[in-house]
Amino acid sequence: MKERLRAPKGFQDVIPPKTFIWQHIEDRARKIFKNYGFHEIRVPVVEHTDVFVRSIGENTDIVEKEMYTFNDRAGRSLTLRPEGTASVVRCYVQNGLYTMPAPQRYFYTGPMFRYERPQKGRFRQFYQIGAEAFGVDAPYIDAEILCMLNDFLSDIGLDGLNCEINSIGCNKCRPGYRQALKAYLLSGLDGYCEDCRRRYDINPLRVLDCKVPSCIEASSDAPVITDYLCDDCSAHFRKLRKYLDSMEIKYELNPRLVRGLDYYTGTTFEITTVHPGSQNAVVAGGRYDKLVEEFGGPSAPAVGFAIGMERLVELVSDMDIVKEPGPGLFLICLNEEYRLTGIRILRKLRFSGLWCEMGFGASSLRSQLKKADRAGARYVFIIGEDEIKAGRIKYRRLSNGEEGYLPLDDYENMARLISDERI
RNA sequence: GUGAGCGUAGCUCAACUGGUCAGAGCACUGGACUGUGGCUCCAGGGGUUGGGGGUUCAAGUCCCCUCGCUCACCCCA
Repeated sequence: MKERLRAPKGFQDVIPPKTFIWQHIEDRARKIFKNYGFHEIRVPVVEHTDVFVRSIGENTDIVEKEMYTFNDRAGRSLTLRPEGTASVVRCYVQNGLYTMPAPQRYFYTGPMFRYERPQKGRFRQFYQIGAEAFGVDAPYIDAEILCMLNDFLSDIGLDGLNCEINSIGCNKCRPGYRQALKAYLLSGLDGYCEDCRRRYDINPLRVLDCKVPSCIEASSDAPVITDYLCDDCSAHFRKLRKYLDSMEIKYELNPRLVRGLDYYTGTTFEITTVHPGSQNAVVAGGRYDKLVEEFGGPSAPAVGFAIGMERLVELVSDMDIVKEPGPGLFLICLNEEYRLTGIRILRKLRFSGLWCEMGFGASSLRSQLKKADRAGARYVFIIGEDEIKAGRIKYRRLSNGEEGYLPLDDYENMARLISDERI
């Protein structure tokens, strides 16, 4: 046998019935996000490499070793997007969307690419549903976004989720905290793991969410960011919590919640699942009040999030709450000649919006009924010698065996019947 | 990049310490039932046991290499 071709490592097919779950989740997100005034935008999958380097940060793992970067034929450095926010901000600035009344709210969905070692809940091509709100710094919009996420996740029936929030401060207050933290860590640096000693130089805040028990122990009374917030950040965070309380949205404060991307400021949040698997973050997001300026736009605060589709799909699949439907009709023609009548009926019914299938072979009624049953059809129509002679079609409802007849050209009532309406 | 585990039919998996072990279930196709499905029974197709090399009288089983998959670390959705 020839060697079979397979998708590249970390790239996967989504095939039925799984596709049905994807569609369900996307449909619900579209519906609910719309209720909150978010409009869909579609941005390219490829950007100039600089878009990501300047937003995500030069010294992050994503930029340093995870990007699919290549030169096009004219020698430009392009990159398959590793995340969505940078592209959306670029789009916002390029199209002058800041001239529209604030807030401007957008959502997007599509594949992201990172060259990582695949594992459970992590792929090289993975899908995100993301949303971004521009032009408003009021904490109300942070709360609104968390509320929207809450609606969405409970709408698709998920439980076992925790929402954690934090504020990582702004340009004014974070440096002070960073310094205090480094001073604290330095005093006992030998007690930390190798990774943490490395983190100390690169991103000391990361030490706080190390999983090694001894590190957790050693950093247990480290200074917390929330004690170092400036008045503005502190007030913003306090107000956000008030809004969440008022909307009865559950959350936990996690002063150790750090985001990996450089552009975050102020509010950050993460929604994690309690289900097994080490990739437990299903949603993550926060504020990025300076990024629009960095991209050459005006001063425009913003806040957004990204949902990991594969992780969500896995949780929804585990719950077995989405059922795959079957066709409304399975048409059986008992010989090739009757098929000429059959396909005419099929065309009409499909055009009227119904999912209809037909048996292709000239096999026995028995075997075709078996096919109809396995396809999960609601009704079977039979065209055979008796029916053609009498100018009518025989229908059978598979769930209860109820049978009857309709004129061969009475498409309207056929459609009603299949739709389970009264005829 | 680091570490561990695993590759047998389309899918899920059997085959005692190397000795008819190349099998079962599901799925698919057909039949029993010639115009009535779901249940049951029967039959059929489909695998050079991921690939290569080695040890042995004998390898799916042991050793080496390679490719692939999975999980974890790093990091992240």
